[in-house]
Amino acid sequence: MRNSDKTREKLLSAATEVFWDQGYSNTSLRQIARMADVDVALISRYFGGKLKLFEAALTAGLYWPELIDPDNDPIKVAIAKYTASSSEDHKFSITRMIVMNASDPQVGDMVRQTLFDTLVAPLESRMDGEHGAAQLAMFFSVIIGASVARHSLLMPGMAEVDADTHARQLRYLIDAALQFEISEEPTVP
Amino acid sequence: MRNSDKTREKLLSAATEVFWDQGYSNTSLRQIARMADVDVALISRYFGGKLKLFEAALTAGLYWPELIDPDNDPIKVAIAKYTASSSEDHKFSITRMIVMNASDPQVGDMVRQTLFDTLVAPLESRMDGEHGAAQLAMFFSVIIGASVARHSLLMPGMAEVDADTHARQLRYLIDAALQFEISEEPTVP
DNA sequence: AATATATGTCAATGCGTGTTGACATACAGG
DNA sequence: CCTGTATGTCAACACGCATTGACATATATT
Repeated sequence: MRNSDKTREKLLSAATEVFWDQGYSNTSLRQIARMADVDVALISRYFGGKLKLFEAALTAGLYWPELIDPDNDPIKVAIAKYTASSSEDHKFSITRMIVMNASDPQVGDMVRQTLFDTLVAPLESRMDGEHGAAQLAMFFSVIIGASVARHSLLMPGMAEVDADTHARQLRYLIDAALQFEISEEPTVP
Repeated sequence: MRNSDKTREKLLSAATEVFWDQGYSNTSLRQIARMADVDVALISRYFGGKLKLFEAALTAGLYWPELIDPDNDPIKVAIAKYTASSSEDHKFSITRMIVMNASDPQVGDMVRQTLFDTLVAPLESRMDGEHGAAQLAMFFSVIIGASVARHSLLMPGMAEVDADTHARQLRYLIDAALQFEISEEPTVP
């Protein structure tokens, strides 16, 4: 049975899994095709090239409707997303996606732009107070840093601890970030 | 005039600059050779291959004797290093080196190992208290996150501010990280 | 059943890469 | 000056990659 929609789906599914795991430049179309059990040539035919396929896989993994739902606290949703992806073997982690594609300018820009549109901007509109932007930036920086330190660098004191302990560390830093207020120049006595 | 030491130096210098800026996989030997105004073949001859050259460039940029000096507060040195590399157009930043090579397993491991040996281990031996390891890990995670958020993601609230403001943000998070203590399970009322 | 279109298969092409070996040339020691 | 070694130059190789076009076969339409 021949079904183009099905093969499109198989390709996108395999691409999503492997792009989110290995990044753009470290995955070949042949690998994706092998995974999906589909001929390589069909990728270019159906998606129009590697970059287009990546774009599709990127947005496919970034569909987070909970974040937009006005009934939810977006910060809590973001934290929940992080801890979930963290326990699931670090799959579908947006921080991983960022880091793994930071070296490629074209792809990196695409990831950053998508992240900004789907995550930063919605959150930004909900922050209030004079230092809202800074607090949000520090919130993100804390999450990214924790992700890299725990999963990439395997920092002792953060990598080997269980998920609950790590969540407590993260929560601590996030609370600090969200309470940030610009301090004046330190007063010299 | 022919001088092998000089060409070695030129190659290592160019390699250091470009590897620390672009990462391993995004740099070609031909680019380095062009920069150093040296034939490509000499790289393999003098350094034994791309990976060996990268290793040399890595350690060349990671020579930080101030960190070992027992008269200095290592945390302060690390902060100074970060802010210095941050203002100098983000050159020779170890956090950038980590992020830019995270996608390549082999190179990533090398970077992580080198970072651990030259930075984490010396600092770890100086941390005291029950939560020293966790505090150190959180210290690193804060620095890495801030670097990525400011220089890669260009997060509003962190990217456009001047160096002093950013230093204050960083300092705030670092202080929080270093004051971390494991909190017990939240008491349910 | 005959034809047209959609889908899949295969091989080839061009590109960039790191690495190697043969050759040329400059320099040093006799 | 002559010779041997160090250094530099050049071309070629083998590899993996994304992409393309020609062809084959299944499905749909008439």
